[in-house]
Parts: sequence; structure tokens; C-alpha cells
Amino acid sequence: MQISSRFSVAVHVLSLLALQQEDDVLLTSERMAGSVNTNPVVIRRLLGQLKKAGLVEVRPASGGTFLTRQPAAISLLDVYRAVEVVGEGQLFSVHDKPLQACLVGRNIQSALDATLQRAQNALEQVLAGVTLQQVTTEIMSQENLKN
Amino acid sequence: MQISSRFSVAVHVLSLLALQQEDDVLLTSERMAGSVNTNPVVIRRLLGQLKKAGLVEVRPASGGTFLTRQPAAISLLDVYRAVEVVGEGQLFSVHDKPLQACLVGRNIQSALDATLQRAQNALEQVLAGVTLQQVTTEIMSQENLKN
DNA sequence: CTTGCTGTAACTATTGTGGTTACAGCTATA
DNA sequence: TATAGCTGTAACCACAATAGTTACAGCAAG
Repeated sequence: MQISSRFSVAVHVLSLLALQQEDDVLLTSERMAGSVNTNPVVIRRLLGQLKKAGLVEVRPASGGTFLTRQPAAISLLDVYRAVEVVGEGQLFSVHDKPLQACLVGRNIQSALDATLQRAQNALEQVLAGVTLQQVTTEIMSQENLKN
Repeated sequence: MQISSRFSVAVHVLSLLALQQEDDVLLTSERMAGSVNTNPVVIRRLLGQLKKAGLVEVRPASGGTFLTRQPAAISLLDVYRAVEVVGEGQLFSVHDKPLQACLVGRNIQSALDATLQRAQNALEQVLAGVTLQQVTTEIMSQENLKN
């Protein structure tokens, strides 16, 4: 199955935060929801996870959300982990309880484990190598291509 | 979300086929289901996909399944693709229809695309580098560790 | 004190997964 | 040629995750 769009939505939201101007209008969950094209509650749930991961600070009642770090100090892996699309080391699900009386059954899990772990790490290392800063830069450069 | 266990089950089944002895009893879907600890229909559905991908040959009514290639010529990426856990280039799902009137909204998809593609490729290349032969070798060596 | 926003619970529809029963169709073999 | 046994597949179920929605309590700032 596919990795939840929570991840891409989170990057979208963080990009909005990274690009927000000080003197700009307040970025409320409703505004962000408009840009993402979803429901404000979906955004608020997401912000809850990003907050829990220490990536953003949300002003409780008055509204407004801000990054706690520079965009260059936030990797996509941080985001990926924050939204918990996949638990640590669990990208692949492996069938449990294979027949222990069978040669293959009792060894398949450990035989596969190292490879699956490496595959997952390979994916995560790519995400670790890209920062929010790079994403917003890419957004601006995509924008320029259109002119 | 996690990648379906169809993948690990497929590797399990293919390992059984790779290790089967000529003069051994017939490997029916029921036998394989026993080793995997699931239902025979689940196995037959899976074999249908592996057959479609040209990895195995199934004898229709009399029973019995066989690899069409040497285990060394089957990579885990072949298996991964065969069971269609993830469509080509679609490991990450990205929210569609973001607000086009917004700078971030109209550029986020193309800004993320290359990175997500690279991440997925990284994962797949690890799988491409491991063959069924290596898996069965690992199974035997895990077995030996237990003695 | 009121306005407006966040935080969260609760419910829904949709989708993918994996298990199960049932049965048609075929093939090797007796 | 009859039959036993296996495959192929449809149909259904339970379960879990996702994403959208309504509703509302709580609170902070003006």
C-alpha cells in the first residue's frame, strides 16, 4: 500500500510556514486547509503531530503557527518520522507465525530482515538528505519556470 | 502504512519452490499455505500474480508449481513488482488538487516529485541487488546457526 | 466579555488486506 | 472413461487505516 499523504501534506504545511512573512496575515488551520484543499481539522491533527515532534509551535487560542527551527535544520526524514506514516523499522510487514516445523518457515523472517532493513534505510537516507529549505527553494524555482 | 505482507509471503513461497527436491512430494497450495500459515486461496491468488509476472509455472489441475528461472536470476525487485504492492512510482501518495491560487499549492507536487522518486528508487535498488538464491542461502545459513 | 482560534472526540465513507466458503473446470491416473 | 485431487476465481466477511465532517469545550487576546 501507499505511504499516507499525511507526509506530503505535512511538507506542504511546513512550506507555508517557512515562507510566511512576519507581517503577513495569520496562518490559521483554515487558511492552510484552503491551500492543501482539505478540512481544517485534518490540518490541526497534523499540526498536533508536528508539535509533538517539536517542529512547530502552535499558539493555542489566538491562532498562528511557527517553525521552531530554521528550514535548513528540518529534514524530510524529520517530517516523515513526525507524522508516523511508518513505525521505526516497519516499512515492510512480514507475515507472522510461519510454520516452525518447516525449514523455510522457521528461517524466512531472519533471512529477510537485514535486506528489508537496508531497503528501508536507503529510502530514509534520501529523505534525510533533503531539507525543508531545499523544498521551498525548489518551489520558488518551479514558480520561476512558469514565467 | 506498511507494505503488504504479500511481498514477504511471496518470497517465502518462492523459497519453498527453489528448495523443493525433484523427487519430493508435490508442492500444492495447501502445503505452501501450511508453511506460511495462511489459507490456500491466499496462496493461489499470489501464485496467480507470480505466474502473470512469469516467475512461476503452475500445473493447472494436477497440482504442482515450479520456478521458470534459476533462483539466481530472480531478484526481490522482480517479486516486489510481481505482487504489485506498489504501482510504478507510487510508493508515496501525494495529496491532489492543492490550491492553484497559492504559491505553495501550485508548486508543491513538482517540487517534491524528484525527491520522492529518488527515495523510492533507493529502496527498489536494494531489492534489485538481492536474489532469491541469496535468500535461500541465507535460510540455510540461519538454519546452521541453530545447530 | 466577546470573538476567534485550537484541541479533540465522535462519526462516516472509502479502501486495501487477508481469511473463508463454495464451486466450476481440468488433468493425470487408475 | 470415471474419478480423485488440485487450480482458478467469485463472493463475502472482518478488520484496520485513511481522510473528511460536525460539534463543541477551552482559552487567549483585544
